[in-house]
Amino acid sequence: MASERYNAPAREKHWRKVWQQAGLHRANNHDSRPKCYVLEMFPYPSGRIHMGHVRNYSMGDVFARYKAAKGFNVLHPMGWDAFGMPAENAAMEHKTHPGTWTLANIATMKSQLQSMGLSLDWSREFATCDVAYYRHQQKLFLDLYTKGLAYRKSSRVNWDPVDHTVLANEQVIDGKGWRSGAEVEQRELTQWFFKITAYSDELVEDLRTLENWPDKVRLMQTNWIGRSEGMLIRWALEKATAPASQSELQVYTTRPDTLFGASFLAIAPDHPLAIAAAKNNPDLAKFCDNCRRAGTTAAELETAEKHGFDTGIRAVHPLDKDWLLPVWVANFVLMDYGTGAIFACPSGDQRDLDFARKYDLPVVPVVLPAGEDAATFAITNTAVEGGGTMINSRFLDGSTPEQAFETVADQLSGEVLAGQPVGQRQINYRLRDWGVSRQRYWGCPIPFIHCDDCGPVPVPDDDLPVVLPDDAEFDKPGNPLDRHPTWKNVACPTCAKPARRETDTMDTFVDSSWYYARFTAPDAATPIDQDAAQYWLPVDQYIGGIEHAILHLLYSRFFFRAMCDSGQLKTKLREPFKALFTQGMVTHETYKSEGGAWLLPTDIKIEGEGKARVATELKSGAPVTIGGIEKMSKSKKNLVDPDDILEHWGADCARWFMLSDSPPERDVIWTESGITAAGRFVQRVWRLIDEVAERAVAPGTKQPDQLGELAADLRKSAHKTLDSVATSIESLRFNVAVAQIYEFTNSLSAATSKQSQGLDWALRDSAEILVQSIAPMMPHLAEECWARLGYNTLVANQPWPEADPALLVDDKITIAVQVNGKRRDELTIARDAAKDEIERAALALPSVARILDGRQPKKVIVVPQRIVNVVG
RNA sequence: GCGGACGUGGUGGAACUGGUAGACACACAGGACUUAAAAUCCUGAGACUUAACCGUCGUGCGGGUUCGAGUCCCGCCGUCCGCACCA
Repeated sequence: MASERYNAPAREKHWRKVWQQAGLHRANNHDSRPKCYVLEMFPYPSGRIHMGHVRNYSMGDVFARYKAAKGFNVLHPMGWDAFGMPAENAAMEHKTHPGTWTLANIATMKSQLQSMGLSLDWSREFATCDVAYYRHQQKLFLDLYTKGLAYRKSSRVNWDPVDHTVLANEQVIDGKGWRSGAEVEQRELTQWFFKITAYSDELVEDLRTLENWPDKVRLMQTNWIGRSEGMLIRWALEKATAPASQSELQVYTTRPDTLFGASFLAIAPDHPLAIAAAKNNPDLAKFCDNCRRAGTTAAELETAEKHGFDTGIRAVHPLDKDWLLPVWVANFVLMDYGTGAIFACPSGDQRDLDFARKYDLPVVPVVLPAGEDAATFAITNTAVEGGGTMINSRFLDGSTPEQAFETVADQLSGEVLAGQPVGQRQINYRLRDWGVSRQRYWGCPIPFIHCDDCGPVPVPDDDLPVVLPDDAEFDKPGNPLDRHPTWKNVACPTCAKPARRETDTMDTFVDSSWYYARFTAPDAATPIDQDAAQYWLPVDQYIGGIEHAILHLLYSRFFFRAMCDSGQLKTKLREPFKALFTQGMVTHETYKSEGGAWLLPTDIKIEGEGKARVATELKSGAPVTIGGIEKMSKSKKNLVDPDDILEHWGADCARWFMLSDSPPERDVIWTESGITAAGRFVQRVWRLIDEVAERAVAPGTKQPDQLGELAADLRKSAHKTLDSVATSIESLRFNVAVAQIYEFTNSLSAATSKQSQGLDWALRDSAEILVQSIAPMMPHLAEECWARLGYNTLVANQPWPEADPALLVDDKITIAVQVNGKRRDELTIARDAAKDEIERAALALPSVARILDGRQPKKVIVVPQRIVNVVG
């Protein structure tokens, strides 16, 4: 008996070499097996992998390996989201080229990932900063431009004063830049945009087809796109009060039913009518100016109090020519949503009500909530935003708001103002076009040349790629491309006059919007190889963090459609990711020194249990405060280095722990005892297999005709495990699969000390099943065990064993027996026993008879194979 | 403010369409082996009551539906997440 401990790190190296030499994980684009494309979100090469990566990639790998065992041709690639700001910042700090920094990080992280034993096809690896990748992205950009899906416009943009770049709305969090954390300013710049709004409706509608996406993500995208159904209504302005150039005001509303509760109109400070009116009104001009200044940061906007200014302009109510309403400029009206103008019904909208109360404007209730009396009902300081019955609304009285909406919409659509319908139904979206220009060096250059005569000219295909210059200087803030004369100044491709290159580069979210497609044929001469894409897409299982629920996933869904519609991708598909899984974070306890500094877990020592746990600094012995459990982060130093874990415990142990206990979508707490337990299990499996290998029959031995009870039970439990582990992995419930394997290991372990007819055969059968069950999760250990069981094949090449259906059902089962709904006893009976037979057996139980105490049961409910409930 | 998710032992968590709550693991306690420790193996354990069996209570709180509720419905409380003047 080999009683040596299993030396995981050493053996793992060996098996990885064997796999690599066997070319085990290379995916073939031409294969008759059904395909399965498994993808985890590719990492940003920040320096070293962290535990979040370990968790993410462990999950994907289990799925990929399992699918391969199930007979699928699996594509499981890896690459690098390699453009972006940190490289440029590092270049500034350390005087290295961003590319040098990035490639060094990639080398480190690749070797780290390789030591995890992931079944990745490294032959398809690429980084988005490779010219071979981004040249195709430039082609895609030009195709989008040709299709009208990429365009330039001047717009007010979010400007990050620290990073000196423009940010998308999605990259502004609480008014601050998502990377720099600096207060974002508003600036007017000409920028490149992708027309994502052309797909607003489709992007929200098709979420319904994404049945294997988390509801949470679909809901977040729905809210982000923000579809609303309403009306455009045109209000005539009273001539005497309006600026000469303005005769009407168009508002967008979702509540035309509340028109009779209208109290005033409000327009944004940037609205053309406001600007026109301000020309002859210095006070108004000053007010608008103040609004703009106050509104420079989104954070201030959120807390800003409502302010207004009566322009003196009067508008005619569309349903009553004699009814004039004042037009106010209000700071809470947004120029870039709807028409930048609203009509206010204070009784039905809290914001309008707040405003009306402040400036003493009329408040007329028009919706009477259920249970209120029309005679006494009054609005105080809470608007009625729910349903009810229309009141004070003339011909709408008595109907529901929904009916009133229809009535008003129909009527206003039929009426005419200056030759146009007064109202029309309109669907609005919160989603805005995606600004992709970034004033940075380390990104994909936008392939355009600006000519004073010809305007922006696309770089001709033959001149692609536009390659980043290597000799840029990073010693000051701002865009190095903009101050690189030899790169920037070129001849216009159309007229040959001196012209300038576009110096903006693309948002890195463009890079990650199509990498999954490039993986299907990473060396193709065109961006996409149609055959490969046809074969592999969509991604069957995509796995990544919830933090990408909106940005990356929405952009990718858009870009996929844009590639289809611009002809680069010929497919009937509309969605790139068939199934999505968002895994939880890795968390850890935090530690603080007396001085308030965060401490690494490796710098402290913990003694005692539970509430008596006391931590001290290793070096000084100084007391340490044990803090809360939080997401692992550099700033709080509650980090565990994957390298340390892999070197000490091995990859299998780390993987197993990451998959145990916590449901994958929830956060997992990294604990010392957790990794220790996983390590214990690794050794236990090895000992157990070793023991079985000593005793069991030779590989390939035929099943004996007769199995003793114990042997038969063990075999049953093995096949049940096989079946349930498969189901758990299919549904990505790895923690459940782990528990099922633990349970089976306990049974197998117990059986080794027993005797039974055919047990030596059953032990081998069960041991092999155990090894194959753990293989997707602990692939190295499984190989070692497979070899120990006498095979010279690779378990990674073995098909997933088919569970024998006959073994999955028991002929005798145990069901609970309740009396008046309380469990009193249990009953073991033939699985197919008839109802009356079960009833008789249940009533015969002493415990049941005792409680009934001679009384006749009123009723007996028998659910075969489940339960008996005696009602007495 | 709006929208959503979640709440189960000391801890992480399990429980298929309502049908034996607490699988599995951690931590803990006792025992075996050992000079001792580590490692390993065995045993115990939701709470209360009891010598033990029995019994009672028990899935955040309060109601309800049902023969039967962790699971379904209504109302609260708490935690977390997303959006945030989107008309």
